[in-house]
Amino acid sequence: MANFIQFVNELSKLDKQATDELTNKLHTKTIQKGAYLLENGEKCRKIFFIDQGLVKTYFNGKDKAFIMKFFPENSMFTVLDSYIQITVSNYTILALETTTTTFIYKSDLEALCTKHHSIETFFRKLVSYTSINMMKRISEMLEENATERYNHFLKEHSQLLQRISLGDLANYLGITQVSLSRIRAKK
Amino acid sequence: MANFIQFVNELSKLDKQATDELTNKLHTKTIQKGAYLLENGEKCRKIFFIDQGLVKTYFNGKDKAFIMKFFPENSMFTVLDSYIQITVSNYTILALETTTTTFIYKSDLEALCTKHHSIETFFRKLVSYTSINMMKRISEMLEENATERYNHFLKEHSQLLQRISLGDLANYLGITQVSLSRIRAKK
DNA sequence: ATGATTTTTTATCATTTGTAAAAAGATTTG
DNA sequence: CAAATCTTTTTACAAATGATAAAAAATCAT
Repeated sequence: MANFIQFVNELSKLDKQATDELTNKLHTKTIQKGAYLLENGEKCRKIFFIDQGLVKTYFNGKDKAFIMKFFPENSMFTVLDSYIQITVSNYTILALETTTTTFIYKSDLEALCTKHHSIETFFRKLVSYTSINMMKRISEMLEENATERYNHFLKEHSQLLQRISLGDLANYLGITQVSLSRIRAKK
Repeated sequence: MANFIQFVNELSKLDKQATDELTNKLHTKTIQKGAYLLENGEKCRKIFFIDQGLVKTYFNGKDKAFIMKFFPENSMFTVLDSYIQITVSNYTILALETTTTTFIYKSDLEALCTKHHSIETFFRKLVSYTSINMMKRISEMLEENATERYNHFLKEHSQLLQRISLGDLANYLGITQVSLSRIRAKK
């Protein structure tokens, strides 16, 4: 709860009135490892903040699943296409660890955006930074080979390495587990 | 000019006052094929709308360049990291055809965003859709092999195929020109 | 039109990555 | 503790892609 508000304020300072109204609309929920925050086929009507724990977002491809991203504590995110376009999501959000999340419903946030310009500004910035991160991911996928992407991940997310399986990491990197094992063996 | 405003209104309806003030801040410029809209090392202080023509955005990797995206007429875009974070850009915007663009300066847009809630909403939506498109690109890069990505591009951007070189297309797809030629030969 | 330049294709070989199956290691559970 | 399950590594072979070079085709400039 408090951390959600802190995260927002670090991105875009809110006045007291907006802060209070936002705080009133927050919910908190803890789910067990292996449980879903969003199941395949649902519409994503929430923006999540991870207080504690770790989740992954993934989509089901033709014959296997692909991991879009891992979100550890202190991350704020949603399934953007489903959230914005109010469509059924191809994505699933799964807890890799027992996870506590603070979230707000889209309907509430939209109302707050309309009422408080500062909250709309926050939301714009949130989406902007999400977009910048995706841009980086695309450029990495274009420029770097599998070994470089692995090393890059190590450098940027060394703490996560202990918390996710190598199968999931390989999937995120866009290679097979066997290929990742080979890369690791070479060092 | 008119098309810029139309694009904005299709994303998020503006009231007359906001429309007028926005219109007053627009600039138009035509650049020749091969000229730059943004040079490497500049800060991107504008949001562009392509009235006519075609540009590509690319960044210089270690020993070659990589194309982020093509923008034909009726596209609105910026170099997001540079724009948002006011940093020197790794990206270059190059005209692949003689191109007419209508643009607005960040400083002007920010002022308008502060004044008109509806303009901030438009901007939020613009960034949201940009983000959704990047999300799609990432999932395609994860799920599809080179042949599938090529076919996907054909399906989604068949008109562009006549206007860009196969070298540029291969680069965008993340493969070599030779590899693309092989894929095309197989059909 | 013609010569120069750029783009695209073809061919060869090296490297990377994928697939499948088995083995080894780690973790969970009764 | 031991069986069962899950994860990771290893091996062998196949397929895809990259690098390089050269030829062919297309485009551009004069």
